[in-house]
Amino acid sequence: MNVRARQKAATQASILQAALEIFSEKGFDGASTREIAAHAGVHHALIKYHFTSKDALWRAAVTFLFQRQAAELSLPAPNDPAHASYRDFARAVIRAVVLYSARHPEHARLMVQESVRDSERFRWAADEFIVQTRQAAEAFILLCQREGILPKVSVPALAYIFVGAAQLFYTLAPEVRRVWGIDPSDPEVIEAHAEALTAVLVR
Amino acid sequence: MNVRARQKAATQASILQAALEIFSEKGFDGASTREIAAHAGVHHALIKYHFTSKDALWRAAVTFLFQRQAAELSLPAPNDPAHASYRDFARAVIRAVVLYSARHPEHARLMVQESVRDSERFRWAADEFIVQTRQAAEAFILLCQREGILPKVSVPALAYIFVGAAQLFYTLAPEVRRVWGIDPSDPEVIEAHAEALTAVLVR
DNA sequence: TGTTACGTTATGCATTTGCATAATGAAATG
DNA sequence: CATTTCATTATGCAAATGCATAACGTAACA
Repeated sequence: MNVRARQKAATQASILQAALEIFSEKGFDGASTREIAAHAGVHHALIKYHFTSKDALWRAAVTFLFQRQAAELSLPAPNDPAHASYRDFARAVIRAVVLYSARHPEHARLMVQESVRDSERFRWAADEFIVQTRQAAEAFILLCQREGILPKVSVPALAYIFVGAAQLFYTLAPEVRRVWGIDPSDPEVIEAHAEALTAVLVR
Repeated sequence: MNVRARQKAATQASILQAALEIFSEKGFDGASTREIAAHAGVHHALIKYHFTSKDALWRAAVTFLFQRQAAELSLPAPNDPAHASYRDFARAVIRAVVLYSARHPEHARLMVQESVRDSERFRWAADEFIVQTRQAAEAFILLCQREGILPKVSVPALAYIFVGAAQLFYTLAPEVRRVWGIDPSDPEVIEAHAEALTAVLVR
């Protein structure tokens, strides 16, 4: 790779990284491209050059989030010999989701900022990515219900119960720190949360 | 109350109502006072006149939310004769929290927008209001643990599991509608969610 | 080594923003 | 009925915003 190509990739990466941070903390309207550029340490005109527009940058950030999620959150198959039982499999899935939420809290933050209202941007993300997440969540819940691990109640409700219970602790990390005096980025705290969620969900 | 006082109260109420909606959907930075004024159907200069500044308007909105919550979410006492058992009491609390989250989704939306980062505004809200919520949540969880209703795991984790599981379904109502094809404002759907959460939490 | 390609920077512009100040007009008051 | 009070409106302003355009400088290449 060239010097120029390397530099170009580095610039794009730093812009994307800054975009994730600012968008996730302030939402699309609250974030300014100049603030993102300053945070990335580049000239603001480079955002237009590399990402065309603020809207396109936001979509690039969302695409990055879901691609990384797909890569990192490769859930093990239910019949994987690594699991002694479906119950163990369910525990592994819950733990994996909690660890992902803890590792990348900006994912849930950025999405929740946009999913509280029905914008064009939100609809694009929903159709492009969230629909797939629904499939996985639904399949997992149905399996757990069949095996008697989860109660046989509303599947959509269970889906948001699961996800909400897994991510709010990290989405609201500043609140957890200030009001409860504990740090949701501490590995031990994360383990305790995963254990708690497993105890609540797996019967 | 004379004509002027009545009109003044009506103006303030409509501004506050609009502020709740715009702040909860766009966050503090993303919301503009002119948009709030337009949404309330009043001249934008009235916001400064009645609420001094954008920041003060935000704090008035948050104050309103928590005061209304305190009024509407008056949790029944554990030893109230209306409850046959602590288990029934726990079910009543869970149902009440779910119904409140469904009735006023803007509360969680507005707070989550500000609680994802450690701003001065957030710290004020945390110290002024959220600390009290913590007390109630902690007491409720400890009671449930003593009675064998909830597993004896991390209390802060359980608190965010409970709240996250109760409110995400309504915070992300547009997502639920688009991706799952159901309406989180439908009373039957709300009942199903309350039932699901109760089934998951109460053992 | 001279030229080109292209990542980067400088600058401009119309619009939006929060806030300030002065003007207005009708209800309240005596 | 004259006057005052005060909720409301009109207008201004500096700063910030997204985006456009042109200049710049150096790595890449023939």
